[in-house]
Amino acid sequence: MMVESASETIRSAPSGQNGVGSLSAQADGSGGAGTAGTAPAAGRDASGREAASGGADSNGEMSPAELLHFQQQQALQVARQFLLQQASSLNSPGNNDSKQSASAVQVPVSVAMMSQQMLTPQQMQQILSPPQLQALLQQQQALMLQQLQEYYKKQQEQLHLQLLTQQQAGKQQPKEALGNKQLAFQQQLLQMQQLQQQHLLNLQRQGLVSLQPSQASGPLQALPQAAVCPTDLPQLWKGEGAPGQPAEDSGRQEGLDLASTAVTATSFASPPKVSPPLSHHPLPNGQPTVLTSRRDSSSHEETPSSHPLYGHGECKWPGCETLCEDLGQFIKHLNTEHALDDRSTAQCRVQMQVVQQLEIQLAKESERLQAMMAHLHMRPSEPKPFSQPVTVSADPFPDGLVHPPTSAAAPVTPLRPPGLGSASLHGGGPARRRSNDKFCSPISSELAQNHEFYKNADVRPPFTYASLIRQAILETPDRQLTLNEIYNWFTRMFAYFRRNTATWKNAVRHNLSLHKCFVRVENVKGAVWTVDEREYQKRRPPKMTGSPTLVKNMISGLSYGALNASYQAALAESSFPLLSNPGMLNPGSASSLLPLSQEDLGAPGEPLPSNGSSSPPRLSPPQYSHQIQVKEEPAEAEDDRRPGPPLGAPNPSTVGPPEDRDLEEDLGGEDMS
DNA sequence: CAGGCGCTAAACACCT
DNA sequence: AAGGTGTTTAGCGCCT
Repeated sequence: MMVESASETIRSAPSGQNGVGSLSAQADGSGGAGTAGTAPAAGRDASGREAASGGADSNGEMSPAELLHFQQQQALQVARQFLLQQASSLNSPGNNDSKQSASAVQVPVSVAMMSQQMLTPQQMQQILSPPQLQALLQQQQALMLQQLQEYYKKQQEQLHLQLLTQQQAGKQQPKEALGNKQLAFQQQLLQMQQLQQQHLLNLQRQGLVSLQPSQASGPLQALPQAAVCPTDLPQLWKGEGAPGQPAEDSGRQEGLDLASTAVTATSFASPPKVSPPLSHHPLPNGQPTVLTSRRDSSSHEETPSSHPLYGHGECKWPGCETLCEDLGQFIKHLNTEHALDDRSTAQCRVQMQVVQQLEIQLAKESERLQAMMAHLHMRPSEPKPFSQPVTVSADPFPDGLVHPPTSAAAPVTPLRPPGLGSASLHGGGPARRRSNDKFCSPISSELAQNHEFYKNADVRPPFTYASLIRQAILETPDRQLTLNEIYNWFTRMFAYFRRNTATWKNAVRHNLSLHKCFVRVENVKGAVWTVDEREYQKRRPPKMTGSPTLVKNMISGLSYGALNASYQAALAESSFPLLSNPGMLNPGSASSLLPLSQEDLGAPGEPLPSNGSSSPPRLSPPQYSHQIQVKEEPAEAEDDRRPGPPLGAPNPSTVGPPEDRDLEEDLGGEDMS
């Protein structure tokens, strides 16, 4: 159902192939990623069997992957909406919900405007830089949080209500029959509460849920006060069905669990910014009425006589709006209309699923957000929740990619230096944008900075295949990889390539063959690919003085100024490690890394976005030029991989474009084949 | 507008 | 025969 709306925007393309059609760029590029239902993504996911794509997603069931896609899609859509809101609210200082105020999104209004209906999620990704996306997601997160809270609350209320109802009804029913149903309910409730708990944890991790010092101590501590609730439940069960139950044991256990989880849920129920705990009155059923401010919850006042499912004179049971004059009548109605039967159970289940869906999505987005924030070194508006003994590892990369393949789900790690990688500059560019990346974004530093981001976010990296391949190869000690290893590197480093498998492999092969800079070397155990830096450099346009696009991008970025500084810093920081970390390199490989950074830093693209304006293109620190600087031109044009000067002695003579040194270096040290 | 670049798709050959 | 690896060609979009 929702899927359609999500993918709809993007669709319109032949689906399966996206081919080269008008959409290709977008749909394919970043698209593949987020495009939930879009066939391209889904199809390819099946890897190899893209054929299967077609309308696979239209099947009732979604695979986890599809679901994720879908969720992401939705997230982006939500983000889009937020953009609009943001844009409109930009005018009115008095922002609404305090939630985001602090971390007010910094998104160009223009973007927001554009995002209206015309942008597809993919485009959004392209247009928005990681930080911006992050901001959006943050907002989105807030919204979801809100929604979830409402859902959770509702859900709980309903479940509790049902429990009560059953309790009452149960007295007139054979206990045995009731037992099972209650158990089922209990399980549902438990499930939901677990979700809540999980969710809460996620939020806490991110700091989206602000725990008051007092609360911070832990939800569990709130037990005493909220005890009513937790303890109530078990009692309910005990008093009612538990005894004499076939599954009494398990039932009891669950009851206990429930107790704990319920507490958590309770604390969770209180919104991040909940005003003073004024109304922590537990409801008869143990449900604290904290969210009285919310539309829905507003209905059930603190009146002890009120009922969570009763408000504004009508029954709040999902899909039921029966009017009830008073509570008594309502209770009656409840017992008759919403007794414990299949229908009610089904409704509960549906509600559960809704909650679950949201929870999943939120969890995922949370994770992503966390990764993004960690990476960007940003904090939502809170003390970083993901406080880990941050030992900013030198650099994720220098280590020659020995990182354990963190699953996409793996929580993010250390924070990277503030700087938003160049990514922010080049329109967040999926493939299409690469041209920019080429010039303004040092792939290695960008990668280093957004390592986690790309690793976990299904976003197409803004680098060309060639540069990625090169990066992969150069990262290895001996600067050579087999095709398969290259594949592995791609999948290991980029979530995007984990998902969208099919085509990119072909592209990789294509690039390897096509570009002279990639040299195939027969090896003992087969063929390996190496990089001919000289060729690589050759193929890049010499210079690019302030490309219009770049400037444009730069300007469009809101926090451009601020970022500028951080970017540089980050860039420098991230680059150094590479250079100064020869530790793990073998003699020969030492040079291998250099090229990377150099190219990145000084590469022709020099026009580092940020630098462009404020600092010299080559913000390269002294060391940089020193360590690596090499001679300018490919001294001799002769063969590409000419055994350059003995690696040891790069010609200090010319300081040509930094780029060139690579070649040199590479050649020399590489002496490949 | 032309040319270059990068991407995807696809056909084909070769090898294991 | 199937699958992986390489090579080529073609068409398209974007950028300069």
